[in-house]
Amino acid sequence: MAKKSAGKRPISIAIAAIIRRIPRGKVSTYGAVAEAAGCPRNARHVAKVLNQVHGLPWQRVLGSGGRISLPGEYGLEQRFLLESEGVRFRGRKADLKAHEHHFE
DNA sequence: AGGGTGACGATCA
DNA sequence: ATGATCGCCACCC
Repeated sequence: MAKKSAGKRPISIAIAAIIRRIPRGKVSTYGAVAEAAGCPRNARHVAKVLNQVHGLPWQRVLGSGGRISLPGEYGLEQRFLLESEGVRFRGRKADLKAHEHHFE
């Protein structure tokens, strides 16, 4: 019998797909990615996916308001990478007004 | 089946 | 502004 070919689709897959759509020089937030992926109250899961799925533009996902959530050296790396892409920061926050990506 | 996890978010002091 | 606390929820073992 034909089972559903894909079996169950963990939200993680949708989340990873969403993150892959963020173009260079743009950023998004955990909450926005979660919402675009269909689980609006699960921003925390986005973080987990970023940690487990390799090959994603991880540096383009920020905390609410454009804050860097990743602690320690990785946080510094993230900021460096983003600024290299042209993302401007204001204090500790990225300028979402100018660089937030809007998923269609 | 149940409990722990997590790069969160909103709220409060 | 910053730091602590609480609520949320799919996923993993």
